[in-house]
Amino acid sequence: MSDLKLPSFVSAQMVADRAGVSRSAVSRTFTDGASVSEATRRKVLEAADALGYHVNHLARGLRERSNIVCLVVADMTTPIRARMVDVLTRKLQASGKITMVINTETDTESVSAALRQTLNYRADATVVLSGTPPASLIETCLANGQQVILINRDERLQGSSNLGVDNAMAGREALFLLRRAGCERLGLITSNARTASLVERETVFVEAAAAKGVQVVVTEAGPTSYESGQEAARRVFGRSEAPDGVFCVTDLLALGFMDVARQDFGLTIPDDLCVVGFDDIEQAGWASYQLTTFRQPLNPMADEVVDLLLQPQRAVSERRMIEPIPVWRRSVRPGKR
Amino acid sequence: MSDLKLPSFVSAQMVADRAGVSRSAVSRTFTDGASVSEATRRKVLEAADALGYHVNHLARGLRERSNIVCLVVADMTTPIRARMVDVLTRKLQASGKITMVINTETDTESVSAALRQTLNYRADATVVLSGTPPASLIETCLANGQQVILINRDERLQGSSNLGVDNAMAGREALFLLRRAGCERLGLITSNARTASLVERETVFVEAAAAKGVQVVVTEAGPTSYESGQEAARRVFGRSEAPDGVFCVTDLLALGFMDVARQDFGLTIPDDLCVVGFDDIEQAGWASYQLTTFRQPLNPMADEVVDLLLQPQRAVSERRMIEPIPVWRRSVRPGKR
DNA sequence: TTGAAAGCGCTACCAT
DNA sequence: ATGGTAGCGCTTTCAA
Repeated sequence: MSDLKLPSFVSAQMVADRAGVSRSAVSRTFTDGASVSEATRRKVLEAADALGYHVNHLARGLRERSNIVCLVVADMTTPIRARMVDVLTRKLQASGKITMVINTETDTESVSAALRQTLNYRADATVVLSGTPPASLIETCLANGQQVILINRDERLQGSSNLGVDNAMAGREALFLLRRAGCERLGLITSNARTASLVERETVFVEAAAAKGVQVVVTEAGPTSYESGQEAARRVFGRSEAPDGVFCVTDLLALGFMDVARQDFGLTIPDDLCVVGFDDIEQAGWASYQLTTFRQPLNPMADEVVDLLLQPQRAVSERRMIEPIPVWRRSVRPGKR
Repeated sequence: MSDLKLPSFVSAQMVADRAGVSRSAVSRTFTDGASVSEATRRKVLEAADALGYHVNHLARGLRERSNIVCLVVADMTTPIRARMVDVLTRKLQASGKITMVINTETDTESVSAALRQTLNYRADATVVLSGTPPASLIETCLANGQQVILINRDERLQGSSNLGVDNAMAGREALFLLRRAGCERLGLITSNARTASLVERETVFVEAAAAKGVQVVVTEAGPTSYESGQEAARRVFGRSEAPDGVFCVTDLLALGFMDVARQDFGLTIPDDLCVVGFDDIEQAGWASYQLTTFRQPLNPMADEVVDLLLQPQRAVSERRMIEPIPVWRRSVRPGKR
């Protein structure tokens, strides 16, 4: 179909012609620290401006690094993911990179396809926020001189940099909070995503509780979403021996859980029920929720990513752990009832 | 600093060498509908696999279209924006494009910088979700053969494609809903962003009300956010003659407004106060809010974008308007009190 | 300071 | 079906 690429992009050659200089001069004008006389420089800039010329970074990327960073992510609409993408794109841009977003599913095949795209576009680095890429493919990325940074993924593959929050700390701390509030029947709400992060929050919480001699009822009600939180609450409070303190491995789950607990079962928070979440999404701070939770320190995490990018030698097989920050609000009693 | 680009990307030449064929053969193996014998094809694929070769799309983009689409967006963490980015990246990918996200501020200078980036990377098209680019720059993009698609921007620049929801309809309909519910003192809550969309929702609502002989109190309390909605409620209910029906030009504003109205002023919704929003973000459907609102039909919008991309000739100066979909929930009484 | 020329990795064209 | 070659737009090296 009409392949008449009518007005094509303007090239350095066109600028050179119009300015009456060599195309080298044009190139030099646009590369920092090259030697051009003020006169030619002005002529070039003028011509470039008139023509609407912009340096072709694709062609530039043929010789050196492309300055492209790929973000592999799923569930972008989730508040925590949206935030991650936001801070990452922002900080990457600030350090002179441009971000390609690959919106993927979490299954291995989709993630693999995403990684291959990453290679196709000669990205300097790939940042994986979702799913777990097969080791062999990571190998390939590395062999191609690409950096691979895994966030909250836990698979500590050889050569890839791993970065994540301390889930164990959150699990332990959540237990402490609930017990101090005098909760006696503990529950844990999780999703069927079963990512390393979620599983770790769960197991640490459950084991820490077991160490204190208290048992935890674990409920898993679907994907990581508000609706699953609702569903979990319906199940949990539909039975006898309902919990009076729960740790939801995600804020979104916690919010749905709270809504059903209050509206369908008439519970008052934190009097009848204490809830702890994880992530500190914006909604957790809304007046209707005031959820006590753990904040993922996204800015420090993004800084770390940029840092890794700027110092590739540091990147090799490094694992950085960042402490989540407890955020006290009103869904947990400060002391015993 | 160590510029030792150790293991560089593997090129077609390397594959050719290993497979014992010409580099043309390699190229052909990876282009659809080229003629290669099954034997060479196998040899090439084997070598490519062993080496971890991936076609360089950057180099490919030197001759033909790059298949890159740039998304210029601000406020990415806002639920509605996050959704937009999500559906757009998803649909663009499905049609063989790759998305570059440029996270920008809404001021003209930032948006201009974003558009220039777009040009630098030879994007086939630029989709602007936030801010209003200067006409001259759009001109430049078009002159370079790039498509420019403006979403909910209203500036109908020559040659750019415009796409947006029918804000006027929402303004009119919101008024109808509130009056039918028997609301007598109407309010409109907006932000200081003053984008074309927001302004249109406001003016249509206010003028339609005036036509019915009722006056509207307009409150503008800051940026488009939950907090501004809260602030607006504090102002509005702090005065005598508080409204009993409000149209918030954005769901986020509506949610903050509702929380303060209920918790700080003891109002019951929809008995004492009816609220209408716009966007239909996920949170609007949460049990705590059940907000009656207008849905932005994001999927159809994204489809339209893709369609425009695939048929560039259609794109010229076209304006497509999409109807928002009223979503009935419980923040407005179905009839008079 | 400047221009010519090589080469980055690729695809398309042209012979074979 | 295959290999050689030109050329996409750029930066860099080399002479002048």
